[in-house]
Amino acid sequence: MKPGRRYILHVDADAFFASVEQAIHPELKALPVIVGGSDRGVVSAASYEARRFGVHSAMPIVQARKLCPHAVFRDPDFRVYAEFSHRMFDIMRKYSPIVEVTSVDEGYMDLTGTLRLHKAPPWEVAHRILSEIRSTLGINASGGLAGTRSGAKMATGLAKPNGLLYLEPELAGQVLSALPVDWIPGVGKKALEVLQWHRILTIEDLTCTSRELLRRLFGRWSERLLEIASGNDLKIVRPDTSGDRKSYSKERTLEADTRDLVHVWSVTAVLAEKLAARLREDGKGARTVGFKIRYADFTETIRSISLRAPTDGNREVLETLYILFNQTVSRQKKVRQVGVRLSGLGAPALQTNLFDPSRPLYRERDRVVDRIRKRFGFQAVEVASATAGRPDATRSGNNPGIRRMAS
DNA sequence: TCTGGGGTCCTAGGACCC
DNA sequence: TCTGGGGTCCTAGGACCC
Repeated sequence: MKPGRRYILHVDADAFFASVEQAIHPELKALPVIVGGSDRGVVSAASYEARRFGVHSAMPIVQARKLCPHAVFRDPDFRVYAEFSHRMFDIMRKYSPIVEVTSVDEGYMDLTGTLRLHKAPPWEVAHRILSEIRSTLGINASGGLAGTRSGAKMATGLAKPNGLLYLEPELAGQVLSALPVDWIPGVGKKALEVLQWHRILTIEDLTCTSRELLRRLFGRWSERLLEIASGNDLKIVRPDTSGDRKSYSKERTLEADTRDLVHVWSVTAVLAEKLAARLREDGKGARTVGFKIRYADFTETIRSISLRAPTDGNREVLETLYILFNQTVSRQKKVRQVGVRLSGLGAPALQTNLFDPSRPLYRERDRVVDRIRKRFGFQAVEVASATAGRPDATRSGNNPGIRRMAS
């Protein structure tokens, strides 16, 4: 251990959802397990036993069934996964206060200066953390330890599955330079295409490419790209950024493509009511309501309207959504998927309209409905507004009484 | 093969204000 | 009458991540 050196550990659970299923259903251990929703969806996670058959996440379920028909297919249970996730990060926080959660199954922690606390060097501490996750949760996690965030993350990729890799700064450059460019976090399908077209295939190729060319190809992002490629990533680990979320969203793929807009609206309205309930539960309001529609041909449109003040009321959200719905939906094409997004989060306005004293009553009604649904399930109450405001072909969506930003 | 659901961040143009 | 530049907000679209 050298003074002044940073030690960043990236921890990533292996095949997280599938591993949790195997942990809570021991009879699934050593079996191919595939987690994913309906037959119109994709694979959310595949156990390593299933991956041997070529199954991987984001693959259509239909295809996974063909490749591995004897696999155990399970619907995802996100509440259980969230519970395991919390327990994993709680273990990490026992070893360092600087833990950053970047997704349900992975995060970073800063182990610089933990020597005195743990009487052990960082790689030893990293090893203990992974062991504790394994023994207490019954799932495997992999780790990468390096002097930078991106180095740590790429090291995890090399360590998987169920491994730990320490990239010493002196060797990091050598090890990483041979990796393909799409190992760099942020380089996806599109950026990869561009890079490959210019014969920039490895991280080393990237460091040999002129700044000007990269700037032309990727604009401001090129600086970040070069920092990561050359090992000069100075981004630090910031604890607890998960608290300040920016939006809530829900999407649903219909069971079959349809032109039945009454049905499409009722699905949309249910998503909106569930989201608004989450706002109320978290004591938040949203100022921007967004609507997304995807057609059978996979074209999609996303539209949004910002209100004057953040709201958490079903009625206001539904009324705004209703405008968007009527402005957006094409009657020429079959609908495949709809989505709702609430953003521009802030404290909910207590009363948005001084001239409409009935508003507080709606807020009270929303809360009563929330309580009933929490106890008896969502279906227990059908809110009139979800079904009353139906799409109307003869109107352009100018619902009277709707307040919106002057435009 | 036939493509989910939850998010974040970035860009760019137009409106509007100073 | 013709003209500037900067800042901020809104909206749409797209890339990316797990």
